[in-house]
This record gives sequence, structure tokens and C-alpha cells, in this order.
Amino acid sequence: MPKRGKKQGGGDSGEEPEVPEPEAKKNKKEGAKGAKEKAVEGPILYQDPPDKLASPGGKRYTLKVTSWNVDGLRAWFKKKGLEWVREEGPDVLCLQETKCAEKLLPPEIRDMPEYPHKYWACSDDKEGYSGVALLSKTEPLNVTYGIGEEEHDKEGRVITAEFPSHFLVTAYVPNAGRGLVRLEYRQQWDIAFRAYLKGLDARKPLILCGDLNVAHKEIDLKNPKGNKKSAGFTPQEREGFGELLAAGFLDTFRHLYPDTPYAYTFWTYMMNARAKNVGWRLDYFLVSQSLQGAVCDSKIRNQVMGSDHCPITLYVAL
Amino acid sequence: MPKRGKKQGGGDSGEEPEVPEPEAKKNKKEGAKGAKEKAVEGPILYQDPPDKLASPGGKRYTLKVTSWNVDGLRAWFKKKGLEWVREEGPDVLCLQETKCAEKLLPPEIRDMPEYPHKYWACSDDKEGYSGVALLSKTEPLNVTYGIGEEEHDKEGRVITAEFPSHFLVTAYVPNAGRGLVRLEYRQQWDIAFRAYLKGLDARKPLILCGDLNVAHKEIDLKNPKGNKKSAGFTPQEREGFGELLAAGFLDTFRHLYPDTPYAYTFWTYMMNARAKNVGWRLDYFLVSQSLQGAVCDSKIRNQVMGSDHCPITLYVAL
DNA sequence: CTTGATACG
DNA sequence: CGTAGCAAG
Repeated sequence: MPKRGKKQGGGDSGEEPEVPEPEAKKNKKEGAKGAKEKAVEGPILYQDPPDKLASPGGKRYTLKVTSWNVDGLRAWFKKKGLEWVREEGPDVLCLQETKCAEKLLPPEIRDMPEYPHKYWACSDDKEGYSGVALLSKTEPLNVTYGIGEEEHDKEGRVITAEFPSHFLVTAYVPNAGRGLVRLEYRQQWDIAFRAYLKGLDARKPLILCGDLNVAHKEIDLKNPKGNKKSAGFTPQEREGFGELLAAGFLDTFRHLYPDTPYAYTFWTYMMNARAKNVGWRLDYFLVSQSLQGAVCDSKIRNQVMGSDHCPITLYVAL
Repeated sequence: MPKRGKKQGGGDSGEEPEVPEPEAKKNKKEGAKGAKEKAVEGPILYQDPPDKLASPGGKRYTLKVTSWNVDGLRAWFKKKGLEWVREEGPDVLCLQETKCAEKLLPPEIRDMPEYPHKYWACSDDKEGYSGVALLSKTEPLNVTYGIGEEEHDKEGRVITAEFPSHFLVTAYVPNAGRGLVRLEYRQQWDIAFRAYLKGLDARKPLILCGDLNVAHKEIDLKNPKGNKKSAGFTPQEREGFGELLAAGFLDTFRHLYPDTPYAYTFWTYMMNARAKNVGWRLDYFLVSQSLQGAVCDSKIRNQVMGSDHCPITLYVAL
């Protein structure tokens, strides 16, 4: 294999073969030029609708959670990610792929007064790998790290905060890797993680957020055809996600917007994918079935820069 | 030892204890304020005098050579180093620390028409380490790589070009390393390299240029007191240089400017050393004694940016 | 501090 | 492409 080839051949995330798009004219075009057959289409963008702040039952939200895979907290911080968070003002902020030991955190976030309660997890072995964080305005009753299984808890991937009415879990699910080198492990993870969540759900309603590293259905990524063997869209990972839903959880965004395409939360930095909206929906808010009626909105802040993922925000009326 | 301390304690290059400087007022100061005892002195800069284009005997130069440790050719290229070279227009350009395999060279330099004759050396083992280059307007009679000793020729440190009237050797001498871990090897190198140069010199006059990784005397670095145990200013390295001169070579800059202080060619990127001119003279043009009368000038282009070393230029009338 | 190689995504 | 760590200077 080449050491640093520009292209790797088929299958990589972000590739976009020239498949004609069915709804090509839905979005903005340059002007109303008489479009010939091979007219150059603008990229198919996605505009998140205005936030709904009340539940279907008319109850105003009582909890706002933002989740963001920051792809390196220190770089994200330099790119003003935290300033956007201040404007968004969630009650709880969950971050994934922080890639930063606690002692190396920028003081501005380590000491951030808006979130007096901060919890950091990082990889035991590899410095600068993985890592998640949970910052809260109110103090949780209890906070735990990992999923209670030795072999899955070495990489700082899960934090669980217990609140009076619910659990909040943030996760950075293992990537299956280039060449799917870690797909087997990922399947083990999916089983263990699902069992963990079921256990929590049996005790209290649960909100799960984070980078689940899977696009569930074809609608959840730009190029499903070319990515059936890519990490994040293998049948195994998609089925894992299906089983999670079957275990009693709701994909809040897809529940509210069952047929909305082009709504992605991740774009590879390569090939200018983000400008072309060649993306994947990898970041989710899942909630216990019992919370279905409490969900006000599930947002994708896809205009917000600072990482190869965008932030997502959930409003719930608990 | 700390993993990433800001300071390492004494001995590192670039450190500047507050020794009162004898000629503190030689150079430009802010204004003519009545200077109190602890007045803040501006840094002691160095201004290279105008180029002398003729030899003491009145002969105009026939060869102009520029040498530059570029500290990574690709980064240097992005910083427009080559544009300065085009203005300088030497007949031969010698580069050290290219850190670049030939196949990864920027095409603009790989194909540069001004220098039809280009020679590249790089480290056999470690990619992106060491490496030198020699580019010439005229074609050498012969070009060789290394010094003819297996154990010293694995790191792409020497290129020798034979011209009708002289040899031109460019070298990147091994750094003795933090904690002097490679000082022993450096001493072996010095012996072997000196023998190599003597062999050439017995055949034809010789010009040696490059990063010799030693500051010869106290005048050749800003902080001699604090660096007696630092790589580049140990007694062993300084004596090695002395023996090279004793073998029949002339330090052209020091020959022309025997008492000029603050003339440096390297400044660590750390601690803002270059702005304060806390530097070292590590880059040299040495010539065979027989060429003494041919030397027109030996310049230090210390205003030129693009690396932690500045370029140097030699004019000779051969 | 800055370069480049490497791992990972 | 971009973020980390690392080795080297």
C-alpha cells in the first residue's frame, strides 16, 4: 500500500461518484438559466428549521443539551468553538474526541464558570486519543465513567451523569477503522454498550448523545452506494444501531424528521466535502421511548465550524 | 524529566543570562533618553556590510555561492525561500537539512531552470531527516555523495562537486544532540571529514560550505558562558573546528572580519531568540589556504527569513 | 518553537 | 485534510 497516496481507491468516506440525485433541484441554484442536461448543479445543502421549544403536548423545554465531536479540543478551542457554545448556552455540554489530558486543557474551558460541574475522560494508554467530556450547569446526583466492562473502558469513551429525572450518557463510539480493522471489536462494543444502556434505562429514562460512528440508513449519508464497506456504514454497524433502537430508544432527529435528506453532522476534511455537503449523520440524540412525548426538537447546527463534525442540540421537556 | 517544560534549565542553546555586554551601545537605540543604570537596552543587532565584489588584488569575483540550512525544504519553500534565492542569483546554491525525499520535492525547485544541474542527498533510513542539495548553473565535472566511509554516509550529509578549478563541498555536520548524546559520534565524524577534505585539498583547491554545527570561538555566539556544555560549543567540537583550520583551511568570514561580534547565522526558534539576536555562527564558507587571495567577500544574510538559519554567500575570484 | 513522520480518523 | 503525539534540532 502506498505510503501517502492522494487517493485510496473506492470505499473511503466522503467519496462521491456521479450518481444523479433525485431531488437535485430542491435547493438554491445560481440563477434561472435554461438548464441543459449536464448543467452544473450547486451542492445540495441542508437548512435546519427553526428551533421548536415546546413538546407536541405544548410543554416548554426544561433541558437543553448540546453535543459536539470537537476533533481535538485544543485546536477546536483556538477556532473559537467555545464562543459558539457560549451563545448556544445549553444546560449540559457534551464533547467527544477531546484528545486532551485534563492537565493540558485550556484554562478558559477548564475553569469556565457557566458550567461549574465538569467531567473529563481520556484514554488510559494513548495520549491525545479519544476522550469525552460532560459539562453541566447543575450538579448531577452521580457521575460514572465507562460502561463497567474493563476491556471497553480504557479509551475514555463514555461518561454517564445521573440527574433526578434521567440519565444523560455521552459517548464516542469506536470507529471501525480504515480497512475495517476494528470492525470486530466494534461489534463487541455495540453489544456491551447496548446492554449497558438497557440497564440504565431499566432504572430511569435515558438520554444518549454523541458520535455513534454510524450512519443508520441510506438517507443518513450522501453516498450510501459507495460506502457499504466503509467504516460507519457497514451492515454490521447499521444493524447494531437498529438493535439499539429496537432495545427501546428513539433516534430523535429521525423521529421528528423522518424523510429529511442531506442532514449530516460530519464531513471529512478531505476533498472539500463540507462545502459540497458530502456528509454523514454520525452524531445523535437517542432517548428512552418513555421520553418520546417530551422531545421538543433535535437540531443539527451544520453551519457551525470548528471541527469536522458540527454540534447538535436537543430540547426536552422533562 | 518533564515532558514539555517551558524551560529546561541551564545549558540549552539560546539562553541568555543577564551578562552586561561590553559594546552595548554600538547599535541603534530607541531614542536619546537619559539612560539610567538599568536602562532597557535594545537587542544588539548585526548589519552585514555591503558586498565586496573584488578580491584584495582587485579581481572581480567569478563565482558566487550561497549556502542555507533550510530546516525543511518544503516548509522553507512555502515561506518563499526560493524567491529570495532567485533575487540573490548565486551560481551555485547549497542547501542543508532539506528533510525531503527527491520524489517529494516541490516541482518548482525540482525543475528550476536557472539551475540545470541539481544533486540531492537524503537519509537512507529516517525519512524527513537531514539531507543536503547542490544546485549549479554550470555542470560539474563530477559529483559524489558522502565522504567515502560507510558509517558516515547514511544520512545524506555531504555532496562534493568537482569543477575545473576547484572542489565545492557542501555539508550538514551531525549535531551532537541534546544532552550531547551524539558527541562521541560527532568526534568520529570530525576526524573522518577532516581526512576527506584533506584528500580533496591535495588534488585541487576546495571550497567547503554548510552548517558545520559548531560555533568556533566565544565571539561566534551570543552566550558563550552558558553554552560550554551545549551541542555546538563543547570544547571537543570547537577543537575539531580548530584542527580543520589547522589542516589548511580558512574561515572566510572570520578572516575578513576578525573582530566583528554579533554576526550569527542561526537562532533557535525558542524564546524569540532571533528578534533579540541571541544566535550562533554555525554556517561557514571555508576555503583552501591557496584561495585566500581569491576571496572577495563572505556575507551573512541575516535579514532573510525562511528558516532558523539565514543564508550565507561567498564571492570568489578564481 | 518549528520541522517532518506517524497514527488515527 | 487535519489533529494529535513523537523525535530532532
